[in-house]
Formats: sequence, structure tokens, C-alpha cells
Amino acid sequence: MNNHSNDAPLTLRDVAAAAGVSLATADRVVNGRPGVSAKTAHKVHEAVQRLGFRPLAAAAELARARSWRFAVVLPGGGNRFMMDIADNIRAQADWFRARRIGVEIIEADVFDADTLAAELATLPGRFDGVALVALDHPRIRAAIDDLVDGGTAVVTLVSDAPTSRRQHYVGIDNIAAGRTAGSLVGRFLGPPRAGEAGGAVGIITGSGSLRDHAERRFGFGQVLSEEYPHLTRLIPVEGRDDPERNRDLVRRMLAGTPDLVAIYNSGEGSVGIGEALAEAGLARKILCVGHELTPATRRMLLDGTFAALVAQDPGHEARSMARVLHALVTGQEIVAAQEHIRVQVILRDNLP
Amino acid sequence: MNNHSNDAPLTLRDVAAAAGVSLATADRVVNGRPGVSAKTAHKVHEAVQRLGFRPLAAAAELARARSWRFAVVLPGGGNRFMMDIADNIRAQADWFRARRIGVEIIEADVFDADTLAAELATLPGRFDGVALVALDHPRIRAAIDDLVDGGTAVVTLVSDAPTSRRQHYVGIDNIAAGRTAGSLVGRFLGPPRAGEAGGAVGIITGSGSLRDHAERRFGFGQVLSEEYPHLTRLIPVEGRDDPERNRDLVRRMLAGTPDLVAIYNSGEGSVGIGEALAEAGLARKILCVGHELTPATRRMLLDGTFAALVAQDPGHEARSMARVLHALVTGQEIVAAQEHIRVQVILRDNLP
DNA sequence: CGAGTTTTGAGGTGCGCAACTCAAAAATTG
DNA sequence: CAATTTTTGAGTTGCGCACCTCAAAACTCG
Repeated sequence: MNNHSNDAPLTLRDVAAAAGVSLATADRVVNGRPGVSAKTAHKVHEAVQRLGFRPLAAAAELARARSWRFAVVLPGGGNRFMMDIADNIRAQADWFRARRIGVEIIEADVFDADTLAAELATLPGRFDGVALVALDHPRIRAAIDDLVDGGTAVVTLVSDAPTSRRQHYVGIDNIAAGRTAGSLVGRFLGPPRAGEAGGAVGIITGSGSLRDHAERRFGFGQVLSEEYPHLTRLIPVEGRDDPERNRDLVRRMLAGTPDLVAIYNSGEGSVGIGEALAEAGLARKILCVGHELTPATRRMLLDGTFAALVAQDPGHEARSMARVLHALVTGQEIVAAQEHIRVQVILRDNLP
Repeated sequence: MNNHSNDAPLTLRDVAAAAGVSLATADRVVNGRPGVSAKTAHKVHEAVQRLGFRPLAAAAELARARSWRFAVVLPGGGNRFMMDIADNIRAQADWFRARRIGVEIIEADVFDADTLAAELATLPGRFDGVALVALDHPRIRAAIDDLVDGGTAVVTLVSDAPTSRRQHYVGIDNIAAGRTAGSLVGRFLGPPRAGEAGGAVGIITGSGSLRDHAERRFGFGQVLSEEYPHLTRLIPVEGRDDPERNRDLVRRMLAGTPDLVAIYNSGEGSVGIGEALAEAGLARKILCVGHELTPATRRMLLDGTFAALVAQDPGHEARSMARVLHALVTGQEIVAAQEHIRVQVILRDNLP
């Protein structure tokens, strides 16, 4: 970098010398151990600042010589996106082992607050770090706060509980995701033909109670009502991320909505939508936008059934979760920019 | 993970014991030092496999106790995106220092093969790793190969030279990026009105000779001719990433093309396009799609001058470059999924 | 078989830090 | 002022590995 980029291997010893104290004292200050006067502590801090000292990560980690236990609480039940996250966590086995981190993936019923809370209640004391797909519910918030009180680092994953005391949220801004889906639908449909009405937009959602889905519906509705008022929004229907339920919902939607021009699925199970449209011979006639890249949505993107997907990268989320928990337990700094999870737009042409 | 996730701190000592050899021999095998019979080497490898041994990253790094010198060769001349990359590299100072890596950012005229080659010729021997924005030109390929021959790890950044012997490319698939831009233009314009022609699409490019720009034009043209044949493509004009040249080009384009409906800029300097359109009172009337998120393109996305941007994340690229070079020089494995740089679509609603 | 070569084992050192002990020095108190 | 408390210095240990030396053991070949 600028040539002051000191490649002289700066050690704590140098800091101690610069501050005019012993190595032991410098160590006490840097590691926050007691028994140092405010004046000396200041001298050391000043030297750290001035020299730009940072403990060599490798040496610190080696010296600490302790291992960590992390738990990741994910919804069970075959949700493809969650399975992707789990796979990506497993794919990091080497990364975890190289840092002496043991990881346990716990499947739980995330849709039921009582069950999830009971599961969380078993964790305090057993883990140094916990990541969970949170239900934003008073009981869950309390369970999270209990974990934090017990000294466990807690991050929420994919769906947040912002009023809990979790240290970090690993996931996308779901309002922005919903808005993005709304803009895609609006722009792809184009302006209304002269003299015609805009048509109806069907909305399918996973669950009425998960915060991420609610935020997506909110963002989607916001954009449509503000910028594409010629489009009629149907009342959102709940498909619980289940392809079969979604298929039935779309069948009914098609039967009851002659002017249907687009369908937005804020949850999973989009494959059921494709099936219902194919049955009716309406694939590619009705504009579809959904979420998350899975084998099924990839296929439907390629064959044109879906025009676009709004997605988050499960690999990035798994790695971010790992880095953040590791940084939290070892007291390292979190690189905010690196941990920001993007709202991705995926078309057929930029499929990864 | 599965409960065989051995959190017993597995060391090389354990491997040696399991293989029935001494620590020294195990060490020789693992670190590829000579003087071990094929039979014993096999025993050790087998034990490594069976126990799933991986050297503890921190200990390995500490023991190696050597420092590295990296050089990053970027185009000079105020290109905003390249400045972002440079800023992101500087922002990683701590990361580099914690790994004993000294980084030098070298500004060079990337558009001129001779100058760039001369610059590259000074590097062999002075650096352990080099990242560069490559010009895909025989002389540059030769310079890259010289570096590799001299034992320097080389990665290309943003623009590739695939036939050189560089170990890795950090950047996006530019054909996909161009295709994505093409699809956005085609879809946002919508189907042609009955009885009307589709209109003309202007194409501005940065340089005719940089590979990334050429690939983008190719991908863009591919999609437009295949899927939106009703649109006329104008001949690409070269703006050299310069806002003022771009402004003049667009002025001329507007004057000479009454049926202009969209402009695609495959390079930088999009702000000049916005200025020319504003002058003519045509902002938001003509669809614009460009590349890269900068303060200027962000503004134009927000005010509607640009409908969408196709972008790559300079932060991700800077970090990926650092990780890859570090992995290459220390002989660690590269996590392919983590280093894949995505082609991002940015609308007003998913602006980071 | 012996001389030479190759392979193996034993052991040491240091990387930079965290975490600790113990004693000496300095500051504080009655 | 002495007695006590607080602060500081000096030193040790071990984290797991890379890298090195030296000698012993196991082979090879004429």
C-alpha cells in the first residue's frame, strides 16, 4: 500500500518497548486483564494506535488453544433452500475444523413458537455460538435473550428477530427483496395497453407469521400500489412453501381470475405454480416471479415459466454465519461489507 | 455435524501414531519433503485420509513464519470502479497484516500493451503474488507466463487473459453480463406495438480491445438478435469510459437516430449519457442500462435515468483476490463457490 | 559379507501470542 | 514511618506446526 505499510513483523514486544513497559504489562492491557493503572494502560493503547499493532491472527488463535461449539437451528421438513444452507454448512467442515469449531445442525419446527422455544431452551451452556432461523415472536425473543445472557453468541439467519438481543442478522433485507420483485413484475408487464385495464396479480406466500415473508409481501405491495396502480393485487394466499398446496391455490386462482396476468410467490414451492400453469396451457403466458434458486426454479427459469427470481446466496449466508460467530466468540472484528447479504436478481442469463 | 465430527484436537502426532511412523516421517510426507519410501508415504496418506486430518491453519501459518509480497496492477486514470477496487484493497490492510502480507498497488496504463508489459517485466522476483487487470494480448500473456515461470502466483482481475498461465481469474463472466443487459433491455422495452417497428438500440463501449468489454458486447448482441429481433442494434461506438466522450456520442446518436428507444453502455462513464439525455429532455424516455455501481450510476438509478445496472461487487473481488493469492502462495485449497463472482442485477429497489 | 545408500526415528528450535506465577517495585494508607 | 495494597517486571509454558540436524536402522549392490 502506501509505503508506510510496515512489513517489519510488528509484535507485541515492539509495542511494549515503544510504550516503555514490559511485555507482561502490554499483554495485560491488550487482553484486558486487570491490575494495570490507567496511566500505563493509556501509554500502551497509544503505542498500539501509533504503531498500528494487530495481534497476528494465527498466533492468537493457536495460543488460545480452545475449541468452540456452535449450533445451527434450521427448519426441518424438506425445504429446499434450508437444505442448501445445511449443505453449505457441511461443506465448510474443513474450515470449522481448522478453527477447532464443532458444529451441530439442529432441525426444528420453526413455524411453531412453543416447539422452537423449547428447543432453544435446551441450548444455553451447551454452545458458544448459536445461529437460528428466528420466528419473530415474544417467546422466541425471550429464548434468544436467555442465550445471550448466558454468554452465548447469537445470530439470526434468513429471518430476523430484530428486537431480540441477537448480535447479528445474517440475511437479506426482505422489504427490498419484495420491492425488487414488485418492480420486476411491473416493468416486465409493461405499461397498460390503451383502453385496457392492467390485469390482476396473484400473490402466494409461505406463512403469514414468518417475518421475512411478511416483509416481502409488504415491499411488493408498496411498489405495486405506488408505481403500477393499474394492476390489481389479489389477496395473498398461504401455501406454506408446499408445492402441492401452491398448485391447488393457482388452479383456483386461474379459475376465479380471468384477467390474471402475473403471479408472485414470496415463499418456496414455486414448482407447484409451474405445474398448475402448464396444466392450463398458460406457462409463459402469465408472468411469474419467485424467490430462491433451487433445481426446480432454475429449470422453470430456463424454460421461461418464471421470468426472474429474487434470491439470496445460501453459500454466502452459511459462510457469513460461520465467520460472524467465529469473530464474535474470538472477539475479532466483523467486516460489515463482507457480511452484507445481497438481494440478487436472477434471470436466465445470469444464472450462476 | 454428524456426530463423527471429531472435536478431539486431531494433530499430526495422531496421524503419525495411527500410521505407525514417527512424527518426523509423517511430517515429511505431509509437507512433501524427500526421503520417504513409497510404502511408508502411502501408510501416512492413508492415515491422513482415514482420520480426516487437516493441519490447523493457525499453527501452520505461524510456523511458516514468512511474509509475502503481493502486487496489484490496476488501471490508473480515475476510473471509478477501479478506484473502488483499490479502496477495498486498502480497506483490507488489517487482513493482510494479520497474514504478514505486504501489498503494493501499482497504477498502470492497462490500455496499452507495451506499457503494461514493461511494467509487468519489472515484477518477477520482487513479488510472491500478482493480481492484474489483464489486457488479452500476446505480449501481456508472455509477461504473465514469465511471472508464473518465476514462481509468482498470478491472478487476473476483472478482465481475463484465459490463454495465459495465470492460476485464477477473479471476475465475472462478461458474456453472461452482456446477455443479462440484453435481456433487461428486451424485456423492459416490451413487445413491439402492433404495426410499429421495434426501434433502435444504441451501444456504447469502453474499449474495443479489452476482453471484458468485447465479451459484454457479444453477449448483449447475442440476446438481442436471438430474442428481440424487432430491435435494431446500432454499431457500437467507443467512449473509452470517459463521461465527456460518452456525452458527445449520445448527442450525436440522438441527432441521427429518431427511433432510438434504448442505450446500453458496456463500459464506464455512464454519467455522460445521463447528461446528454437530460439536455435533450429525454431522460426516462429512453431506456438505459449500464454497468457497475458508482455514486453517479446510483444517482441515475434512483432518478430513473437508468432502469437497471449490471454489476460486479468490487469488495468481493478485492477480498477474493486476496484470499486466492494467499491460498496459492501458502498452498491452501481454494473454495470455488466462495470465489465465484456473481453477475448482479441492480434495480432501484435492491440498491445495496 | 561389507561398503555404500536410502530410509527412518529422535530430538530440537522458533513462530507470536495467551495465560499464568512469583517476586520486586511503587503507590497508598493508617 | 511502617504496613499494606496495587502495579509492574521477569519469566515460564504450551498451542501445532514447519523445518532442521544427527544418528541409527534398514535396505541395496557388488
